[in-house]
Amino acid sequence: MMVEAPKTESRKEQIYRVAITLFREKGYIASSMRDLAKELNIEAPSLYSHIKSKEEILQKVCFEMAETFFHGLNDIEKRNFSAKSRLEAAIHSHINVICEHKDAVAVFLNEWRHLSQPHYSDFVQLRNQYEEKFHTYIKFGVDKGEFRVADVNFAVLTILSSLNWTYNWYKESGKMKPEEIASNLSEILIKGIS
Amino acid sequence: MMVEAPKTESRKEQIYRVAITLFREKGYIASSMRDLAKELNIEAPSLYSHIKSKEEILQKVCFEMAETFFHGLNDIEKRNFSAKSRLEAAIHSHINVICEHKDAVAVFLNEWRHLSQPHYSDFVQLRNQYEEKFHTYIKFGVDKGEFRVADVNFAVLTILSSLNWTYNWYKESGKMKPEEIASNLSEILIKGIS
DNA sequence: CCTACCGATCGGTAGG
DNA sequence: CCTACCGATCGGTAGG
Repeated sequence: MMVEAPKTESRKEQIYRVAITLFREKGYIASSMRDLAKELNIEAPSLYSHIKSKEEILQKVCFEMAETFFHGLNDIEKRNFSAKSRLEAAIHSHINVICEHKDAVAVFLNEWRHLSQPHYSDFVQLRNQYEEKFHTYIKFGVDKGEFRVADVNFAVLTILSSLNWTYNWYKESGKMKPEEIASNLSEILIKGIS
Repeated sequence: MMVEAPKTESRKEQIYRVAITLFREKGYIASSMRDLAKELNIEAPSLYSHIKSKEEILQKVCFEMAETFFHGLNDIEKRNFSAKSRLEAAIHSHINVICEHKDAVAVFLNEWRHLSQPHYSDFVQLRNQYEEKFHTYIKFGVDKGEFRVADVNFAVLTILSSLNWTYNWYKESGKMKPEEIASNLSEILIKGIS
């Protein structure tokens, strides 16, 4: 597994970083604490002097990523954009978060269902709130006459699903940078391919 | 778990049907053969007189769904459509498969990575071939001047990701039928939301 | 279709 | 950070 190691990194941070790459590759359930320990060249029980449980790692990833996605939208809502510019800015923010945290986003998107209660319900609520933000952006444009959609909810799901797929193929080393990805997505979703 | 049972159904078919709903709800790895047996009111070892292994179920689901998706495109390629009509027909076919096989599609989309070799590689190959079909539809439209896209591959990924998300929220009992879903998706992807 | 059971592996603790 | 170990659970087999 290829994981670059920052210079000053606590053992705890190292555990989280390696766990994220492991969960992304094998899935949360299929990743064992012994797998994780092996990657770190320690024994499994030693992990527990740094973390409380396997699920604690998943919780941290899911909720920190949720916060990061929300944070990206903060500035946008303060400004007086056109509906189109506002949506474009939101798309750029969303894509930047995905590209900067590829593996964590993969875990965030695919493994949240393994959270136990009440974390599961808390997470679903956050996710719905994030979708609602995009809902208001689209609704704003529809009310202003900038957008035309058959169903606002439907448009939101279509937009977010195509944005979220980016984590699957984005490569830091690839020729397409986050800016260009976001621009291309905005173009297709706003103007269409025709 | 709510699963309607067809009148004439072999034990084997029943096992597959219930397994699909189980894998969809809990994930393949987190679903145990004891869970599956319990749903069927038998003991776990009894399953093995009908199936060879847990993975055999996953393999059947993944490859049969792949075949179903391909089959839907067969008619389309024989006709002399405009690029736009051809893409619309492909979208309708894809959405129909998703809506008719919701749970199996969920397993197909999310659990294929747990296939062992050589099935894993075979599956990835099929998936790439299916993407290539959409690639030719888009390329056809670009060459004819019907479509304008910055990057054909990129457009294909955007389209398929938004189509595939449908399995997550579609309900047979909902007001939006497959036909309407496909039409709305076509509209957004071809004309955009503006 | 069952009971009885296999070796392997799981997340995690005790105690140092 | 380790060794030693826990009870629970895993997919699957033997034998009927």
